[in-house]
Formats: sequence, C-alpha cells, structure tokens
Amino acid sequence: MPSDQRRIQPRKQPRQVRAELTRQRILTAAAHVFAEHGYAAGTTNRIAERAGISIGSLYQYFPNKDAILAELLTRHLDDGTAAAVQVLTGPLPESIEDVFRVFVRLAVEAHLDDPHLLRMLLEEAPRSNELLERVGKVKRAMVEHTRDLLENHPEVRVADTATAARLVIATVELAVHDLLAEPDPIDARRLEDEMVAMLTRYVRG
Amino acid sequence: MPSDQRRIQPRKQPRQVRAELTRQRILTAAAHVFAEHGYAAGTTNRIAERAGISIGSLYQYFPNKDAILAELLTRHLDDGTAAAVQVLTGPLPESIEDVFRVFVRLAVEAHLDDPHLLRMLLEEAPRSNELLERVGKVKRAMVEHTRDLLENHPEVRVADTATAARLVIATVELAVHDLLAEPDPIDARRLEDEMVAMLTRYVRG
DNA sequence: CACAATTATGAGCAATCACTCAGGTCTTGA
DNA sequence: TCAAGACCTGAGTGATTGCTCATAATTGTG
Repeated sequence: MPSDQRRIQPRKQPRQVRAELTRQRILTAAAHVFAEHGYAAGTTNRIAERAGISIGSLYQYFPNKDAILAELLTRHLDDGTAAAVQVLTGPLPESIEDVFRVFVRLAVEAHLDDPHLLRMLLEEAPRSNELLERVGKVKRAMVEHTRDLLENHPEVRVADTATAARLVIATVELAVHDLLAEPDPIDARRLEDEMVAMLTRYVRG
Repeated sequence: MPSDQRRIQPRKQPRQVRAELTRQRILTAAAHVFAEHGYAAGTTNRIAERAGISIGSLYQYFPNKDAILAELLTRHLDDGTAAAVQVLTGPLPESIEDVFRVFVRLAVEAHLDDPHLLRMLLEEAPRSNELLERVGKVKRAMVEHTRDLLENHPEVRVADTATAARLVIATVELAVHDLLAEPDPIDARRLEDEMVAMLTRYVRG
C-alpha cells in the first residue's frame, strides 16, 4: 500500500448509503447527458447539474470524465454477457433457425431501451485501449461461440466457418445500429424475422 | 446579392493556382488528422500545421471547422454516387448473385483506402442536420433502387421487399465497418464471397 | 451532546481550442 | 517596373471545459 499513490481512484469506497445513492445518480445523469449531447459535448458540469449535485461531489466518485464512460460501458458489457450466459446455460432450440431467433432477440432487447447511449459508448470506446480491448474480448468470445455452433450443427453447410461466424455476429450487431440511428426506425419484429431468415438460409447453403 | 450577408463563406473564390493548391492541402491534411485523432481532437491548428500553412490561411478557405468536415463528407458522397451511377448506367448482370457481387465490390472498393476517415465522417454527420439529411437522402435512394430490383427480378422471392431492401443495404454498409474498425481486418475477398452468398440465398427464399 | 469521519459545495484555476486581425509577402497585369 | 490585389502569417483573444481545494454540512459513534 504505497503512500504516494497517484489519485487514480477517487477517495475511498463509499461508506454511507447516501454515497452509493449519489454514485447512482451520477451514472444515470451521465447516461442521459451523453446520450443527448454526445461524449464531447456532455460536460461534467452538466452531468452534475442533471444529477442535482455539485461538480465537486462528482469528482469524489470518479477520478475523471473518462472513468464515467468506462463505468457505463462496463455495466452494459456485464449486463449483456450475463444475459448471454443465462441463455447459453439453459437448453438451446434444435433448429438453427430458432437458435438464431433467440440470439437476435437477445441482441435487440439488450439495446432497445437506450440506443443512443449504446451507439455513443461503442463510438467512444476506441478512446481508451483498455475499453477497446474489453469490447474486442467480448466480441471475440461471441464469434468463437458462433463458430462452434456452425461447425457442430447438422443443418449448417457453410465451408468458411471463421468468416461466416464474423459475418453472423456483425449482422446481428447491425440490428442495433439500424434500430436506432435512423429517424425512421425499422419495426423490431419485421427486422427480427427477416434477419433470422437471412442468416438461416445463408448457413443452410 | 445582399451587401450585409454574414461571413458564411470565406473571402471570395480562389483566383490563383496556389490558392486552389492550398485548399487541397488543407483537405488532405484534415483527412489525415481527423482519421488519426477523431473530429474533436483534430484541432484546426494541427490541420494547418500538417498542411504546412498558417492557421490564418486555413480560415481564408473555410469559414469554420465544421465546413471542413462537410466538404470531406460531400466529396465522399459525390464520389460514391458517381461510381454508382456509372455502374447503373451500363448493363447489369442477369443473375442476382452477380448483381449483388457488383454492388458489394463497389462498396468495398469505395471504402478501402481510408476506412478510419469514413467511420469518423459517418459518426460525426449527425452534428449537422444538413449533413444528416444529405446522408439520409443517399441512403434512401439506395434502398429505393434495391427495392425496385427485388420486386422486378424473377429470382427474388422475398415478401416484405421494403424491409428486405433496408436489410440488404445495411448489410452491405456493414462490410465497411467490419473491414476497418477491427484491429484484425477481415479478408476482403472472403467477406465479399460470404456476403454475396448470404444475400443471394436470402432473397431467393 | 461532542467530535471525528464522511460527504457535499462551488468559485476559480489552468489548459485547450476555434477563430480574428493587423500586418506582411507574392503574383499579376498594364 | 510597380502598384493593386491576392494570398499568407501567427501571436493573441474570448469562450469553454475538466478538474481542484478550502470550507461547510451531514452522519455515525461513544
């Protein structure tokens, strides 16, 4: 425990209830502000104002602005993997069509509540090597899982499973980016149906 | 020609050769700087430095930073539509598989030289309503063309051509975002092959 | 109640950045 | 050759922003 350690972490851990409450309020406010103004224009003062606290308090819980972004991204990633693990733990459907449907729906649901925030998070992730690496890790894990699935499922007839797995994952991700950004968002059900159809016909050969 | 018009355009049009040359250098430098540092961190001073000119000169050719971004995006959009028009003017292949191959290759080639810049341009486009509208217009035109194609081609058997067209366009766009961002970019040929296969099998039903 | 630890405050600092302007240098044309 | 206009220069300005710190308020503990 070096005594001259840099102030990379803010103070100590919260001890009182109101502290943890303030932390939550900061994160919620940051999510709103970032989603609305983007990362660069989402100033820390604005976040504090929206959270109903002073700017000083904000910096007692986060060492800097980037740390807030990191925490938001971490939470999303953790939520996503938790949901995925839960699905993978149970029994999967037999047909690949139904398997794809499960995954596509999972992806859609995970991003349906705040697409703008999610878009921002993924855009700003490259700002930090650590975040970029973390996102990359999750993505690589998904690609690996998909490749296993493609290689072992009897219905699947694609040859280049490595490329196919990347293509499938990228296509599902795309669901997100087309559900949001557009001012005229596509209907979630229809998108799901068509995407599942496309993926299924593709891997069946 | 109102005399009190705001200084939205910088000075007059360039008259001498060196002026046009300087303009080009600014745009080239901006492309590099934006691609490397992103829009927010790509300062105008850095652009001027990279272009080998003074910051004052930069502001004789562009009224503000956003105008540089706008010009870069406009050029990309114009180049892209020009290439598309040229392809659409000539005779298209018979089979949809070959048609898709033509379009996918077009998209890949258009974005192969500077993927980072392109990513940045599309991310920052929402900063301006005008740019957003311009991008939206191009995209809508592509979707419309695709829908026509899907409805008139004998091999195509999808029912919901509206959704299918959007899905096809989004999938092709995806080629870009997966060719670049990743530190381990996918092989262009393989991606092209698999993507064409996926789209073809999808629309054939 | 006292008093120490924890949490909250917000004016202000230092740094950064887009952009200006007063004045230079170069090119052109007569 | 020599003005007049075109082009270039770069230190500086005003505004913004991330963040600090001295101080105050609140809470837990005996």
